[in-house]
Amino acid sequence: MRMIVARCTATYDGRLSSTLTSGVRLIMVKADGCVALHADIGAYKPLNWMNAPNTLVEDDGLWTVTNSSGDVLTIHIEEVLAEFDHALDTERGLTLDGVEKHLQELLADHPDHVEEGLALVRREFPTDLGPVDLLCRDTDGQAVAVEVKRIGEIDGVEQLTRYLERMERDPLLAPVRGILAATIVKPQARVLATSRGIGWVEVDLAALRDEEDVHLRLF
Amino acid sequence: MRMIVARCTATYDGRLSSTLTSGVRLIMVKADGCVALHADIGAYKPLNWMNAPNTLVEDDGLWTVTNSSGDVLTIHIEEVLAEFDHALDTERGLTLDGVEKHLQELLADHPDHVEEGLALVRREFPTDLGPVDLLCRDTDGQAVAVEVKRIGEIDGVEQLTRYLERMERDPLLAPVRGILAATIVKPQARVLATSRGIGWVEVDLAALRDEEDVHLRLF
DNA sequence: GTGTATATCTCGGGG
DNA sequence: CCCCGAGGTATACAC
Repeated sequence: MRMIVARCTATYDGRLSSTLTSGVRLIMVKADGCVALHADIGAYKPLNWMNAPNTLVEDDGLWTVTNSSGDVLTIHIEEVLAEFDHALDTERGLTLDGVEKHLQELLADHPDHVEEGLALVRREFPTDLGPVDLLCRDTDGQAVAVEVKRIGEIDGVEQLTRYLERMERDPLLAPVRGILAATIVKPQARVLATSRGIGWVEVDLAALRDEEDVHLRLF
Repeated sequence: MRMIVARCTATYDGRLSSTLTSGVRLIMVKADGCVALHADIGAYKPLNWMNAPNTLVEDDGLWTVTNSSGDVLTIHIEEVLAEFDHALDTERGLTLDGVEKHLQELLADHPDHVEEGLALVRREFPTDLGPVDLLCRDTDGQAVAVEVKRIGEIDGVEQLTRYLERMERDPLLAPVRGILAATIVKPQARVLATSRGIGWVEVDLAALRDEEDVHLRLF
């Protein structure tokens, strides 16, 4: 990674246009060829950037970075204050735990944590508005669509509402109940769900994990 | 900004858990106190980060960064390969020329690009759920609410649905038609819009700009 | 502070 | 390749 501390300006023209006034920033050119400009503030988002793959042309302090979509990032380097170069790892080496996918897997294995007696039919059941996380049948054999979220908010209720709207038109499924399952269900989501006849349940993640551990130990 | 090139591992515990295996990365500590770890790949997203404000404790190669929510980022520095410190600008100094706003302006000037004969009543028409981008009347004098998006997706249809629901209650407006106008309307958005009786149209941005240019040249 | 809408969102998965 | 959903999304703005 090349790291250049420089006084510079920049413009971007692509999905939008932006201009960056003169200032001292860190310019990063990584091993994959991507370019990023950082100010001394904000951990996450660069001021300007261009993902790899791209073409970088350096012409006496005027950098032009283009990609295949025709986006152009130009950097005018007025004064280089420092410059370094070090080879870093090009692997992410990052593993995540506790995300929605994991919760969906746990609930697919233990649908009774959503509702007593619930049985899984299939995960990611497709509708033409997108896949339903869990399609189940309850003890009466009625179809139950379960939307899994880490945090249950209004968006989740809206999403489930759309799926139910489509599934109700399928004579093999209708009538379909809906349940929002999340580790936390926000008050507004509870109100909206209830007003639409959609159930909601807060799942105990720790208990689910314990049960999964027991399950794995036994089999 | 402190820039440290180091072989390190890291873990994060907060909204989720993540672990980062040993590798050489750039550790940035910015003037606002935020911390970010970058690999030699990816222009935008850090491997790990902690936004300001936070508390950083350095104890012989073991860094502990905590915030007020109880999130914890720990960095174990195994070997420092290089270290620099430079004062950079702490202002963003970035101005954007946004696409959606621009598109809304163009369509306000040329509502016939949304539908033949459409006439603008007003922009940013207020409802108690937020402003509708364009309120128009069609050739029959019926009210038409236009939601403008760069990319038309399901969210845009939901947004317009909420506005229409409110506007239908206004006897001066009802009945109100809705149209989603975007440079691209995604398949799912088409399905949902159609099923709700909402129109959608893909706008030719280049043609709009040309027409605007001609308009400006003439007047 | 909460809620909402946007973003050059990024990133990964599936068809 | 596009489409779609999730994210420790971040960021700005209104209430």
